Amino acid sequence: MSTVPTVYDVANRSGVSIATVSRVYRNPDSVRAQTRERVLEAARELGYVPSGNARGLASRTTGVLGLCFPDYSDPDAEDIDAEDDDAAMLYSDQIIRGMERTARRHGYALLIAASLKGGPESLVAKVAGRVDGFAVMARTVPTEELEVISRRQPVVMLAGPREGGDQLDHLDHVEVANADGQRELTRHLIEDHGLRRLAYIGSAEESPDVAARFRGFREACAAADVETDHGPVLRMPMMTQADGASAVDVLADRDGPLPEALVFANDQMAVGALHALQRRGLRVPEDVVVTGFDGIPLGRLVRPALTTVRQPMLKLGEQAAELLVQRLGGGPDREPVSLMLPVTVVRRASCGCGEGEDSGTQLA
Amino acid sequence: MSTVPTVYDVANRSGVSIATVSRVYRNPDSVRAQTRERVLEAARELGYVPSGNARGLASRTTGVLGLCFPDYSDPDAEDIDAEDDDAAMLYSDQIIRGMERTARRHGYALLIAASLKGGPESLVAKVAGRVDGFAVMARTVPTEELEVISRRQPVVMLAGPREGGDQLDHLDHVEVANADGQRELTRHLIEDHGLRRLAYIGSAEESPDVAARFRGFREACAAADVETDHGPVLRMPMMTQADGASAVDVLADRDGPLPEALVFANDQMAVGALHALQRRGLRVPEDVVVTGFDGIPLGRLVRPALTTVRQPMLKLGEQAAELLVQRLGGGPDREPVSLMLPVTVVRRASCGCGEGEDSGTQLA
DNA sequence: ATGAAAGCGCTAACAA
DNA sequence: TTGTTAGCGCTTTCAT
Repeated sequence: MSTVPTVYDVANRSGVSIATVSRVYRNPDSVRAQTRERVLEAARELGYVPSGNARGLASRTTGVLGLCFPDYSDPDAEDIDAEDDDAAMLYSDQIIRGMERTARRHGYALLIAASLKGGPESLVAKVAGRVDGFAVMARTVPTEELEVISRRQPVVMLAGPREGGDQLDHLDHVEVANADGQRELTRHLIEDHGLRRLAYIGSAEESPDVAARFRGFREACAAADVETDHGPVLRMPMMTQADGASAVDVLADRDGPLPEALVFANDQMAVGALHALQRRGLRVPEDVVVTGFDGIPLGRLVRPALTTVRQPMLKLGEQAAELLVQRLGGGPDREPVSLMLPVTVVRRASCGCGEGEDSGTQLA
Repeated sequence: MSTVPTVYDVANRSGVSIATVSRVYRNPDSVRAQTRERVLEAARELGYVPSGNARGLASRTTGVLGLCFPDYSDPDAEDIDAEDDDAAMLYSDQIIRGMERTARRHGYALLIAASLKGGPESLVAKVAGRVDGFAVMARTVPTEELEVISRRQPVVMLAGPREGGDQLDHLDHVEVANADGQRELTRHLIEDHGLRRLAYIGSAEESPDVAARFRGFREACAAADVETDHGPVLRMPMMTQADGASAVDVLADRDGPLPEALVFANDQMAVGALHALQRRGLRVPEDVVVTGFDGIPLGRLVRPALTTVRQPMLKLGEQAAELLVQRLGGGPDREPVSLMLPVTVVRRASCGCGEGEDSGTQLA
């Protein structure tokens, strides 16, 4: 760990100029084979490794794509995967995988960073300064900051609807058909299962995704002349499993009968609800139907298996990388792109559908 | 995307020196509040974002940890997750997650890069130049290259046994109790299920991990006076699901009865074998017992559920990050650390154990 | 509290 | 083919 060798050291040791050393790494064919060997030999002896920072500074490119996501720490999730790694695969993991894979195919590495919740220094800035372009999961980063950065380098926004007519209009953007999915799932509950007293549990004000889902829910209800409130019946702040369980408690302990169906804005809450209902001796789906949204692996493992809407998170990541690469390579000043990825309604036991294989319907 | 603002632009616009601009970002308290506001204001107007590269160059640190892994493309895996994202979570994903989480806690971001199989430019070099330290999954990188780089910055080797007495002895190193796990699983088959004709399917020469597993297998056999060959009965090159299916074909089509148990060196092959056996009308575990190794999620979803040895991949990633952080912060020239993480034998239906909940035994 | 100036290690013209 | 020479944008003493 003594002193770190640089181009100069290698140049000296091999009797060439630093330019030649540089060439050996960037464009080997532009150097005579014999010279090249001498240089590489010297580099090996010295333990030379080119500094990515210096390279990036000088060439103004990094070969790295970035991904920022929120500090996704559902305490429940922590518990789960302590003993059971696999069930806990979250959104972010799938997105990471999709993005990494695609980035790799294009020769990029991937830098991932989650906002530390106490973190003073702006996350994005840290990432932005080290990559050629990056994706941001919606609401991870203050809009204003994004606006500033996106003047500088390609940014694609993930999974949140484009913020209405805002200043962020010039960003590329990939989202998921939240409303369509929730609408179709709700239609299924109403038409195919004949349910009419549905309760929606979410937290719309915090997330545009959840807002879109609730919109889908209302549309389906309206189409079937089913009454709904203006907003979700219950708003749980974090949408964790614990929140899902609380929702059951609140609903069960108040006057009147339980709704026929609990329509949750995500799977985490739905799973929590399943547990809570079981503890109360209520059967799903006989006594009450439960549905989620997301398609997390856990949803298939719980009993009864959870009916839900599966989001194509892997594709989300892939598309994000693809868009960034396009911007970087081809048209920096092409029109901003906005993609809406289709989701799939997955019917499982918790809505009263058979035990058999999952049955799915894909929706544009 | 016109011109990118720098410290100089911000300095001009706010009427201070570049040093002050720098201070505002690095150490806000060392600047008078009023000045600081002026600078931030100017930065905002200009759309200034500090260049990570320049910063890294000047300060010689990046705040980024790296992870290199092989181009893990099991064609089967691709197929699976096309329709079924969740089952396909691989090793690498878990390691990434563990590492990211721990890195984050220590204020680091994570740079991940998989070797593109045709890739000319050395993967490590690319990563090494951009991070403060990194982890490498065993056999991803030529030993010699690692040796060179590890003189320069902390490197931890993952999941492959330390290459015997080599030049890599000064690297930190985290591995998994492969031999212990396979030994215990094998003992279980022999003692608890009374099996004596066991066939091991792996590919030991390619991977030290598999070698260690086979060693565990032999030890358990020897301890019970069960005969074994010197090497695995079959060596499948890629250890994919297809390979697992082929293994069944080979074993079933040759003379003599099928072994009582097929002990695979990984889950992928075991799952492939399950399918192949089913196609042939053979029942598991009645006609033949099948076991895997790894603990991938898919193993729990197949029928019969797969008995296996679960590796703590998440912890592997966490430990890797932890070791790197320690080296970076504390003792750069402490003795090299070598950790062996415990594994868990997971008994499920494919070995004849009950259908109930998974039963596990953790082994140091 | 702020400024001046010297690098950090590399790439990219432009020469030779 | 190879060498010279400027920077790239920031951090960091050392002054002031």
